[in-house]
Amino acid sequence: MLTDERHRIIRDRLAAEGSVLAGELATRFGVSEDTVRRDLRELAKSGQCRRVYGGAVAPAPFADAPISLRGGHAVEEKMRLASAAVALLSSGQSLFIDGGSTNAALARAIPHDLELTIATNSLSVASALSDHALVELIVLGGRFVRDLGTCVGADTLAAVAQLGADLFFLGSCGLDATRGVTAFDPAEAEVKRAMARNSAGIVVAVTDDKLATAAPYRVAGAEAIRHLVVEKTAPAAILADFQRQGAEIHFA
Amino acid sequence: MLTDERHRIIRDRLAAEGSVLAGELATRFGVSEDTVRRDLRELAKSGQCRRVYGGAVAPAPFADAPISLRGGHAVEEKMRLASAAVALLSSGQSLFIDGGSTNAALARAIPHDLELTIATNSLSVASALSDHALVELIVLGGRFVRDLGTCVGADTLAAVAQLGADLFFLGSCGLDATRGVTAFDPAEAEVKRAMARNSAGIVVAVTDDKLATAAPYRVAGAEAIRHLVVEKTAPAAILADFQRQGAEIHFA
DNA sequence: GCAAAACATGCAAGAACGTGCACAAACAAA
DNA sequence: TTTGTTTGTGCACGTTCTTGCATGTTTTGC
Repeated sequence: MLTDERHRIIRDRLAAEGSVLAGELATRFGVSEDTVRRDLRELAKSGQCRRVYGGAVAPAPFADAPISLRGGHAVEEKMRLASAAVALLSSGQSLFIDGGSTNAALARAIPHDLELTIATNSLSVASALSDHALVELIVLGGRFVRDLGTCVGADTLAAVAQLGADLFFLGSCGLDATRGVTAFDPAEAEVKRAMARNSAGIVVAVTDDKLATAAPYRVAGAEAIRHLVVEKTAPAAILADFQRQGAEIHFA
Repeated sequence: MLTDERHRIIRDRLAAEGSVLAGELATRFGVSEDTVRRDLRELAKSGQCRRVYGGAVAPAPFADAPISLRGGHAVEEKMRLASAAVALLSSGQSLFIDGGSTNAALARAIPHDLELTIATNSLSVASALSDHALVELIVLGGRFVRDLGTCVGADTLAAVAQLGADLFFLGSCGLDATRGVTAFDPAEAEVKRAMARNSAGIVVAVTDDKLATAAPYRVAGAEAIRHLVVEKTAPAAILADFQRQGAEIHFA
């Protein structure tokens, strides 16, 4: 059996079942477990699987995967959030849209008959907008970070600095009434801050699981949020805190 | 047994089963393994299979699902060109890749185990590379032109100016031995020129229908082409013109 | 904290490989 | 026919790659 053939079968099984066991593959292929471990190590090195004790699992999906769903099963919620957020748009506006699966859903939900100028550092957002004939699309380039699906770094910041927008759709990692909007990555947070600085208003759309949580890097205070789009199941107490600080609440 | 007949059988078996073993073919044909290896080497050189330890497998682009190719009808030809062009790559290189469907096919054909630095202004190329874990991807942002699928303009030019590359995979609109490489859009041509200026070598891969044609805007002279990847059916007379000007010809 | 399983690493045997060379057959020119 | 050339093939050589095993380490479950 060819090494390449083993790799192919492992990939197939990962795609189909999400995980593989080293021992099981060894007997199936008729080779030693050492060989299987070498295979898995190699696949993991090129990002085609993630190594775990006892075998391997499918890699974390990102960017423009089948339906670019990072959160997995929260897809429907995100699409509902996106539909609600789209109601804030009208022709002639200019927007910043950064990364995250909610923003990817938003981009797909934008009607084709709106005339907008949109700047984004997210590949999946840009791809989703590439067939919107009336959208003037500006890609904010830079070093592409695979885990985020966005571009960050000095080049990205410089590009943002040259632009201004009416609304900034901020993909949020954590959202807390006292700590505000927070992100997991420092470079990502820096880009978000730059976009926030150059925008007249900030829109944050989050699923319930991100409410009242915080990540290490601060992006903007809660008082900077103009529109907050949440699920209908969001706790009223938390929403009240944001409302007190000037946010307008929209239910999906 | 005729050499050509062996090649045909190998191709058939590759199409049917996806892989072949050198030893097995040797006994089946009644020839030495050396001869089989020579056959496989030859087929691999023309992109009809991919050589692996122990035998060969069907070429990469055909193995996985071909999804969003805009090119329409010449898809297979472009995939073959891409397979042949990939042979020019080796780990550690840095590349410019611009737009066009051939380059999109190329990006998809790049093996996952190559460690490359790639800068591109094409959305589809960037998307195709977003799951290559070992590729350092730099997105060249700017105003997105829907018809081209690429970013152009001052911002793009500025981003290109900061970079250098070993090879530039130039998506060509027209290719002529006297007029060189030409493009339909002036802004696009300007970006291509900038990439050409900052690259040590230029690679052009074109289908037959673009050979000996020219578009309005000049990108680079024929003498600037280091590698020219063409179909096997390309007219020898035209190729000779390019070869005389220093281009190395590669057949898909 | 302990035993078992899973793991990474080094190593050696063998398989597969590329290359150069010799030989034979096919072919073209003299 | 004879001679020279080309092409395809097999063999010998040294090289590279894969693989299983032995070793010691890390992780897991109890």
